[in-house]
Amino acid sequence: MEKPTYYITTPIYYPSGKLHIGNAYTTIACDVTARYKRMRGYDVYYLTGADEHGQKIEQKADEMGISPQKYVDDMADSMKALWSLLEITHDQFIRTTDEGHKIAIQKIFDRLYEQGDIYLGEYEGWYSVQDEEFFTETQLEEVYKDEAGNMIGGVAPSGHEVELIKEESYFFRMSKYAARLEKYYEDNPGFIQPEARRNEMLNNFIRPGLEDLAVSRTTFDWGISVKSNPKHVVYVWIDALCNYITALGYTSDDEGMFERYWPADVHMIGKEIVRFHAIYWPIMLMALDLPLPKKIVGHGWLVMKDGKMSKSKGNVIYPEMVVERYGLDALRYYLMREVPFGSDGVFTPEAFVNRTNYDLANDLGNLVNRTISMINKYFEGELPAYGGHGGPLDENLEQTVYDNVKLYEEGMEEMEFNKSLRAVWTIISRTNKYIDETAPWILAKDDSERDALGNVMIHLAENIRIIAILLKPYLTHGPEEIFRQMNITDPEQQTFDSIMDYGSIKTAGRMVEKPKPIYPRLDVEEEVAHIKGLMTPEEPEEPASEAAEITIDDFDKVEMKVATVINAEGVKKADKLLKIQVDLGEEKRQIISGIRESYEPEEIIGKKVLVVTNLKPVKLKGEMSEGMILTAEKGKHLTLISVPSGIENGSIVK
RNA sequence: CGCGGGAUGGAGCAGUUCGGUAGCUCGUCGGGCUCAUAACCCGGAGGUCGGUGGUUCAAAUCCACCUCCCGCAACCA
Repeated sequence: MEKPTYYITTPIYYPSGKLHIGNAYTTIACDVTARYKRMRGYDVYYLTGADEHGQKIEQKADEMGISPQKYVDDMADSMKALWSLLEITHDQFIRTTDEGHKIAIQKIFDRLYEQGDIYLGEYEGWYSVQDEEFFTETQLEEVYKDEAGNMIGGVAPSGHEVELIKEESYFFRMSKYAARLEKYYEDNPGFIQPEARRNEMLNNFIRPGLEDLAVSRTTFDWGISVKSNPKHVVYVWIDALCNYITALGYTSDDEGMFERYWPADVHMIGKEIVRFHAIYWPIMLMALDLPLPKKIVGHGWLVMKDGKMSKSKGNVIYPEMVVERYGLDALRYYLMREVPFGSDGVFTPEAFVNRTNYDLANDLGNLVNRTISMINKYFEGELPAYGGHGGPLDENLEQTVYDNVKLYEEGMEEMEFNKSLRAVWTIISRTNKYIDETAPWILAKDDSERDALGNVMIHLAENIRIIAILLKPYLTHGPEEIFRQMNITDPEQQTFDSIMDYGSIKTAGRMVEKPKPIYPRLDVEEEVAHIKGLMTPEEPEEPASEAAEITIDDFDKVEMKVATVINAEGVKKADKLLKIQVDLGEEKRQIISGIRESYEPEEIIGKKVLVVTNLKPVKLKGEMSEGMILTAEKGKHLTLISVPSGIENGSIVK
């Protein structure tokens, strides 16, 4: 009988910077699944790779004074190095700069154009050059309007100005397939995991109506050119998403792999790109008349205590640092254990060190250690034969194993890794408890209890063997070390199927004489301090200290005065803005200020503040703003610069 | 009324589909054991399950309204 196939993918990562622990999370999650499925007899194909085109790459390479190709080559090497450090067992690493991929993309693009799913049109929108991104009016932080209310400019959330750009572009007719997609969702309830995301897609994007998607660009060159119109470059949508099929040789001379593995069993992705995978990708496949992937899993993030990881917050943790000091098992275990399915997990140094200690060192490592020690002490390292269960205790122990193996399998199927791991640890705890219940050190004192003692040892050893097998997909070192120390060399003894035959454990001879702890215990204080040290903030990209030098003349151009806030209210449809009236002594003015996240309107009325009075007036969300109120900024929190109440309004500040 | 998620002992979470003794990990207090990596095992204390109202013999769980937090809204897993 032919093995069933299993095709699993990670997203292809964009190499505009170093990969962080989140990318590692996705990739490890897939690796765990891939290893598990292989263990269960599947013909697994595991794909990961790099998305190497786009303007940002072009810019990065330019900054470094190297060609884009050289830049992505280097980045691809470093990605591969990371995956090899994490012992990822992918079958292919696809790069969008691979020759085969490029040719396939051109064929796909042409075909979609020829059959009318793609047409040539004009894209007009507000574009920020620095962000390399188009924005809709509602996305902008600030919108400038002329007297007639027409938009004349704005500021992107990044703070960069946007300009109106018209660009010839190819468009994909998304709306044509919307109804079919909605039907597909209905017919395939498990398609998007977790399910809540499906509703998000339907309510937010599909039902309001899908806009045609711009699928080409003329503003940069680093990409795959459109064959029939080379001034266009295929934009990320088609280029990147199609990697899942081009990697298998779709449209090439040999589609054997494609026929074997497509459709994918799982696209594992982060929750932020669910949309592209749940909407655009299925629609493209429909247009190509191909079957859709069976499942799209949008996992949660590993976040820090103070929110999302970011370099400027200085809470980024890199996988290399963790592996170097704590080993790969600790990293893989922590990630799979701490991030629950569908929602976010929190990384704290304390939690990391504690988990490693409690679970790996104390519960698992110590169990292995004490068991081998006893078998050495009482039986010279020779494992006695299994003679069935010797009573209700044994029966209960074996039942716990079976029950939890079941839970483990469920967790694996549903990609609820922490559920699977919890099940394994239930077995571990139960086994530790079994030692207390049977008290082998007492049995050892009585020669007539020799068989009973042997029975206890065989149960311990068998449980540990099973635990090691179950952990193989997760931990790449511990289980092997367990087999080595227990001298279990027969590969048959390390298969998942052998679990079902409880008591079948065989060793190749004596166990190691002096067991070596497989996971050393960490010093909590020391290691927490160490990790925190690794997380110290990097220099922010545009630190205040690096502001360009100005002369006193420049400074003199700024006019600042003392004023009292006489009224304040929120600006409608703006979360961050307050409309503030100030008294500047001889005049009153209205100022729009972005401090709403830090201040309620009522609490600032009556305060003395500093105002820049000769700033060019602007309209923000339709309201005139004639000046700026000075604030001190720390992270997200803003504090008004307060002025002693005795100072008169209108006083000039120098 | 943009959409979605959440609120459960000190911390982090499960339980809510199909109402019926509130569970787990960590912390804390006490006990046990000595095979083991100062580890392992047992027990106690600690919760009016965000609020209000409703349905019911019975609500963390169903219904209505409200409060507060957090994500997302064209490319950071």
